[in-house]
Amino acid sequence: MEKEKIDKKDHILDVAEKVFAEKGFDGASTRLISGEAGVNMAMLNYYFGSKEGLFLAIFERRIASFQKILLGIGNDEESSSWGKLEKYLDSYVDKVVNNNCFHVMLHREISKTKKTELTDKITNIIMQNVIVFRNILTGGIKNGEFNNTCDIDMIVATVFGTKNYVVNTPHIASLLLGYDVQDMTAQEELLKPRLKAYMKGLLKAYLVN
Amino acid sequence: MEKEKIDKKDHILDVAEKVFAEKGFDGASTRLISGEAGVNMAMLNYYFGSKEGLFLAIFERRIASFQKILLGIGNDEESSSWGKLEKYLDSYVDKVVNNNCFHVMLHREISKTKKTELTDKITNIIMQNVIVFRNILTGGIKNGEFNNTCDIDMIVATVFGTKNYVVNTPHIASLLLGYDVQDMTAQEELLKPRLKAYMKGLLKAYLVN
DNA sequence: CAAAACTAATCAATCGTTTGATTAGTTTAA
DNA sequence: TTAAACTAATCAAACGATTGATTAGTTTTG
Repeated sequence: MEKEKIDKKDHILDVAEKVFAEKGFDGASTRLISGEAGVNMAMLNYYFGSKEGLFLAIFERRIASFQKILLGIGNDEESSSWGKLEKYLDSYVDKVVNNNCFHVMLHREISKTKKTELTDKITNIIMQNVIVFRNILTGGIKNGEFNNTCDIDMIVATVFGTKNYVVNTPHIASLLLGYDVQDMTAQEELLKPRLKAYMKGLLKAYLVN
Repeated sequence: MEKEKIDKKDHILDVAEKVFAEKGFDGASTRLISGEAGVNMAMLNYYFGSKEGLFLAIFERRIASFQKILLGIGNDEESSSWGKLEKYLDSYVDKVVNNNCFHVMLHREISKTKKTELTDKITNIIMQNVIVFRNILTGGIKNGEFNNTCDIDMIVATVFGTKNYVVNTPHIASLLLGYDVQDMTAQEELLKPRLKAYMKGLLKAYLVN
């Protein structure tokens, strides 16, 4: 059936995303991916053409759902700038922690110094996300809610950078925070609320003074 | 000459650091590294034992010089905790921006979610540096300089994470900050002072209140 | 000369990919 | 209806290329 074919491709993408996050592109062999997914090695090439094709397919799938979420956040006219900021942080932390495997992959790719077609694509997608958050900050300065001596662009780097450090360097973050940040229960009960509360406290101290 | 041997090893380390930063550990072949360095392939094993030995030698060289600076800061009994923190931030930003190739390489390896012998070694090395900074913060809380409601461990993540975001995602950071963060002149005249001033302002607002 | 430094050639292992064969299910045709 | 023709999915096996590492032999150095 058509349905089963799509499910199987999706299953391969799920597994491959995890393995790429674990080992990196070159460190993840097609044998390992197909083995983990429980499919014959040749199926990767049959479905995705090549290893790179599989890699790109992971991005296309996530990016498609990624953009839908973004549009809804910035357009909330009723709440204050601080309210918007809290909303943004909440949904951002949730989304990023839930898809941490993909974000590990993504960040490793945009940390490449050389420009490629893929890094350009990713950069554009991320910048859309950045601009939404940045607009909330500039809006807060214009209406007087936020301190106008703040370095807005650096705050963006702090929010995304702090997230990256906690989510993308799991071994260090686990030692630092005192629990396994890769454990799903810990993520839900400890990491998410702590990260949200901390970021709000940090930004409140810096922005509202 | 003994001098030449050391210089040659150092040259290989320089080249390997750059290639590892561009391609990652698995993506950088020993043939490519030796070719770029202009030495026979077997020399890598002759000097460093193995590819992993070469990789670790890069770390040992950078970490060795960095730890000397760190120890001097932590043991400075005369200055206040805030003074120590400012000192740390200044030397940390300088060091990190200057050696950005190394830090890109470091962060890419440590972002691998699966534990390996290599990630364990890197984690231990990084944690030593993390703890020095962390001790400054806990010291400041104990002597009453810093607000005791602060999330110390998250601040560590913020400092290292903000740095990573600015230094390790050059395409995004350049768009965000308005200048090419990979350009050495811009790094010296714009990026470094801005990053230092911002971090101090951010931490002061959060810690001292 | 003896030890250290260096090289070209070669090793087994693993890589991503391709192959020809087989299965199961659907469509066509008489 | 039923047998033949066709298609997509799947498989084990093998491909040539490349990997990190090692060998045996040569050159350099003190």
